[in-house]
Amino acid sequence: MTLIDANSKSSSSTQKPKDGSSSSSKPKDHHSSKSNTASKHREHSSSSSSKHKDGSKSSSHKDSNSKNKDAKKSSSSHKNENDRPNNAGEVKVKSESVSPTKLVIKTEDGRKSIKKETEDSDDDIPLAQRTNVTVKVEEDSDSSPTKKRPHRDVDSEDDEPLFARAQKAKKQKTSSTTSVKKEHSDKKRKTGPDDDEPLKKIKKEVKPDKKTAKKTDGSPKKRVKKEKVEEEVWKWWEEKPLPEGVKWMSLSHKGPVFAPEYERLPKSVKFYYDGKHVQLEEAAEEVAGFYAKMLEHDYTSKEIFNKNFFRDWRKEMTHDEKALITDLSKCDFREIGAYYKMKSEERKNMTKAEKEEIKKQNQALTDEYGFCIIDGHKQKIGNFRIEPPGLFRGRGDHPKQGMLKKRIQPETVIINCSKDVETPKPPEGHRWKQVLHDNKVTWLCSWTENIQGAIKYIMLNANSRLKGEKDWQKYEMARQLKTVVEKIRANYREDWRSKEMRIRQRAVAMYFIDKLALRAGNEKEEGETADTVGCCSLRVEHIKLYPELNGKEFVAEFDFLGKDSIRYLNQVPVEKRVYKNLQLFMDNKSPGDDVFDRLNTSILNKHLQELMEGLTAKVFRTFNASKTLQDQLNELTNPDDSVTAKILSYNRANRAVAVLCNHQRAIPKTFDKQMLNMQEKIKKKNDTIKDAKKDYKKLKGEYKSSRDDRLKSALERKKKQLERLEEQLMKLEVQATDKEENKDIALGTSKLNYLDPRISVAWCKKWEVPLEKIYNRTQREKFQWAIDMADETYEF
DNA sequence: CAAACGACTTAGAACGCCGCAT
DNA sequence: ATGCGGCGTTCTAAGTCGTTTG
Repeated sequence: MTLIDANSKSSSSTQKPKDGSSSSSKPKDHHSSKSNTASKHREHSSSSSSKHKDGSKSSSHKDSNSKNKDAKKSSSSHKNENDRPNNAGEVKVKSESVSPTKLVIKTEDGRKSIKKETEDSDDDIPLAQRTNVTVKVEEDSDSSPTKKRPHRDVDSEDDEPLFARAQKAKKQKTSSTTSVKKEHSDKKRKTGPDDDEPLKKIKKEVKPDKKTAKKTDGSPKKRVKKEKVEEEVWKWWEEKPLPEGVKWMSLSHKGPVFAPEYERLPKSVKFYYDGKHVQLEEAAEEVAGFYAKMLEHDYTSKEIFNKNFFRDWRKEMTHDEKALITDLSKCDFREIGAYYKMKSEERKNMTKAEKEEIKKQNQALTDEYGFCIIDGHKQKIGNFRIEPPGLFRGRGDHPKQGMLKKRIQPETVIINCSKDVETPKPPEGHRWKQVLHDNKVTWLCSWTENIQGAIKYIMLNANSRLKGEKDWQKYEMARQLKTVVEKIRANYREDWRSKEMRIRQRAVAMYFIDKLALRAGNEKEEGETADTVGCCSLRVEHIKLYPELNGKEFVAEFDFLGKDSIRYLNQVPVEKRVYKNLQLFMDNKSPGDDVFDRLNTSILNKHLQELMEGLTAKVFRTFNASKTLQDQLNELTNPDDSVTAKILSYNRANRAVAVLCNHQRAIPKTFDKQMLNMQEKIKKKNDTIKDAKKDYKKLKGEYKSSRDDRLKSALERKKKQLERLEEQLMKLEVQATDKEENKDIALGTSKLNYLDPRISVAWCKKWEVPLEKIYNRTQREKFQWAIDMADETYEF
């Protein structure tokens, strides 16, 4: 009755096998020939990783790091006038409306921010605050005397939005180019104000209650719901920025929600060891349960997983248990596994009412713990539940997979909130590890996880100001790169010929990061994580050089595991200089050696920083992704197309980006079947159309001879029907194409993290495609700032 | 300096729900 | 009513990058 069967599940690993039969529209430049195969990767390398980071790299310069750190952070350009909310130049009353709060300042930073505050000097209420007064003001307008430097109270600060202000700050530090830009924005500010209807509000979309929408006879209850409607949205993007480094002025929340306590198994559910029933004590039983729940998962067929699990499980056992249970393969978890399966079935089969009840309770929990009040605004928290205990599911060949992820106790949780606010209460009989009032960070709670010793956080949802502002800033940085990228390219091309090895390596790495959108590639601690690499950490074994391949000269083939152990496989024709350099870098090295032995991400980013303030490796990914989308949209969108066809074009453009960034997904298991089904449907539709056509002709003939009015209307109806059918057919065909092209590519990640949403918003407006076809509700919430500020003329 | 730490973004998988075809 | 596929949501691992520490 052994359970542990190391062979039962064959293969299947994290990375998606993939066949490169690539799809249509690819961006010309990138990835002309990417194709992934299902072969086992990385069988080599195991022993060879003798990293030779030789001493030479240490000698490199480090000169300029003590630069103007002040300037660097928040600054970002804002040259495009269209996208900037225009709310300046109005007379404003000093705001009392936003909660005056206490600022907790670490001394030197505090000086910094205060200084900044006093530099600026018009004294304005941000538009958004006024428009929003209704929402929060009353409860927050406490005029309580503030003890410590509440920034809202500080006179000064103009109300330029984030980027304009950053620009200004930059300008004050001079540099002619920026001052030009500044004039720009000033002009805009002076000319613009009247056309900006100041009280315009964004209505929050109310969660569409599908049932209500459909059923005409909505129950009274539902109607009430429907009428409630329209909350206002905080237009934080029109607000003045906080002092540099300050993330909030006031923050209050209820703390995290802990995982439910463990419930013992019923006595009837038994665990067997070596065929004999063994009653486990609570601790060991719980951990056994974690494993039992995963019996059908691939993980349990992996040796490392089992080894790690068993080691950690034994740590939870009593003395006796430990003495008895010494061999995992003699453990029989099946009853436990079946029990949990049954439980989840039970949950699925609950009645409507029961489900409703659970939902209600869940909602109540979310209402209470799912939000915080930050600077007077209620904002959603992203993850307010503390991660429950379980077995660690590392990806790829993770050396720690299967280890026990321990239950988090309040005693290990740090709370962060403002001082003047009620501290969240720890669960009965417990206390927090610490309560912090650090407004230089964005997190509400944190704890240290036991597998890697990493810190985990509770932070805000993507639609929050804190996240949105950063996101906006990210895209502005990418746009700024756009303005200098040609210079940078010329620069690194020049450096390919440098006498210094480290410069040449840096230049080649930059070329890859730029052309292939590779990640930076930090070093990782060996044995702590799966063996994956990025640009700077590429090893000789990851690159193959072909003087000629498939009719192309100087081809470099990349084959490595990147983030999440997703395989990157690409054959790229590269410039001769790059090729020669690569040969040189790889010469006389073993497979496990670093290609770029004189380079790491820190050196690289320092260099990038010198080329453009704020530039880092990842900016190239954002830039190239957004640029690709913009270019592809321009190229693929056909003005005469129907909305459906336009959306297909959009998806193709999106797909080009996903390919560039190597965003993969597992091909759905039932993909082939589904595809067949679709073909079937299309065939049927075609048949119906044929029939309809026949009918139509017949009718036409009859009408011509008889001139009967009744026939005439029948004829018209037939015609309409035919048109409908053809449209349906087209839709089906579009769907099928889309599906096929999309089978192994994940669009979501790029859409969410790499594509400047203003591009999509502008595109939708320009071509009158409903935005809902591109962004679902959550995405629209996340990109509210972009939706509000971009018009159809926006260009990345 | 380099290693460790901390905070934050990016990532695919898992989960859960809902509507549709059968 | 049932099962299934698609989709949105949640989850948390795995990156990046700056700062701190030794």
